[in-house]
Amino acid sequence: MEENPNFFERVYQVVKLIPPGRVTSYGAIARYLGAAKSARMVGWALNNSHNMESIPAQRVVNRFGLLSGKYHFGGTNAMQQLLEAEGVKVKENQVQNFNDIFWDPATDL
DNA sequence: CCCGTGACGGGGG
DNA sequence: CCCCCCGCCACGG
Repeated sequence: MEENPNFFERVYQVVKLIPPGRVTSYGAIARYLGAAKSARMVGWALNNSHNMESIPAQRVVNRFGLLSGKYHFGGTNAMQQLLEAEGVKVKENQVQNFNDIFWDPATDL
């Protein structure tokens, strides 16, 4: 595969492929892109994707299933509501059945 | 230019 | 909900 001349673009590409009702983690995406130690950059990439509505950033949470990026969605529970609208159960900022609905690009793609 | 911070994650004590 | 430090790298003060 190519290197990462366009890391951000790659992140967006993967995020777009996350099926509705499923979630993945920043680390899983970073690992899939060959930059396992740059999970933080994935978060930065999504932060930069504020304008692109076509990117379901709500489906990306941290390794514990916590909605660590909820405060980047304007409303108090905007991220949670988007997820619940897809059938993802969220309680106390945490995705329920996380292990069950987890989508790993490295294996599920 | 140095430094703290962040939508993270792994490893050590 | 153990606590702390490190690597990652972009950005703002």
